Amino acid sequence: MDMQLKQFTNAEISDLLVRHDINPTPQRVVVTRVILERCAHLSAEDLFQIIEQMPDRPGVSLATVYNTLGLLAQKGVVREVIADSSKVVYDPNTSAHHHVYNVTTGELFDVDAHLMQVTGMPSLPPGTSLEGVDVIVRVRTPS
Amino acid sequence: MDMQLKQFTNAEISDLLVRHDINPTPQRVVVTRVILERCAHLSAEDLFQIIEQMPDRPGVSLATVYNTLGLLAQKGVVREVIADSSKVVYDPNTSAHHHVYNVTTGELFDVDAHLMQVTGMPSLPPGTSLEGVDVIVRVRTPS
DNA sequence: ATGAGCTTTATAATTATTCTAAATGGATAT
DNA sequence: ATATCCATTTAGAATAATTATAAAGCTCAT
Repeated sequence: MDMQLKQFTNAEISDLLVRHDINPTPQRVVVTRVILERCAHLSAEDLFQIIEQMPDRPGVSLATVYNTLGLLAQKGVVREVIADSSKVVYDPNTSAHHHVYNVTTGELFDVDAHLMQVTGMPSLPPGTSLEGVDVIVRVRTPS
Repeated sequence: MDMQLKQFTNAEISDLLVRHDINPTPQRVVVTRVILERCAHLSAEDLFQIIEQMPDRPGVSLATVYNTLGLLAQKGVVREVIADSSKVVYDPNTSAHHHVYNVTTGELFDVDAHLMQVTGMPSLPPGTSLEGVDVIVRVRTPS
């Protein structure tokens, strides 16, 4: 009952990596293939476990899965999504506002919600209630 | 050169906690006082270290700082901000889109960026370039 | 004083991730 | 073939933030 929406040949994946300026090693090909074929939000650990059970895989270590995903994200093949977090700060400002976060320096600034707004809120999944809406504008200080 | 915008008495903090339905123990009062007076984005560890150096503090353990901040956030005294993250998933969908995250179940859904948009982007801090804009609608499945 | 119940504490455990240093592998020069 | 180079991969250690646990401490009504 696998929901595999799409299948790719190794050659297709290889081409994709090359087009994104990535050396297509066997490990990178299999990681990329799996995340594209599964077409789901997967963590490094998820991917590692899926790949472990594949019959015809190259040896792929967890470290390589992390490295590869980081590389794929950096090159724009996939997107990194910060969902849950185990790194949290607390903000005494409880009024509605959003944040600008400098990923280089770690600085965090508030932006009033009346300046920056979210339009077109989707209807919530059935049986759920709204917990909050977070907007984070991530910026970088180029080296 | 401390930027203390505001000072509170213990009685004021105590009242605030009671109004938010929190039993105002000495530890909770000092944690709350510090985060409100500093008026900055602080992590549990930040607060713990600040409190450690105060002369007239009650004993406050790191675990209590965590517990207290969690409680304050839950009761709406402060707000939890997910900035950096060490829990990441990868999304093969690189088109512009946002997310609905169910904090109870961990489920994550895409929302097309043409459905939900962010208006009024602030001008970026000088010397920074845009890395991305994340919108996460957090929902909960009530127990 | 005693017991109930909440709170705090020290410490261990967990979890996700990153680091490190050695091993591997494939391409190229000899 | 052989040596060499360099990127990549690897196992395992290290780190960092947080959460869990179980014992000890307070407080307050009896």
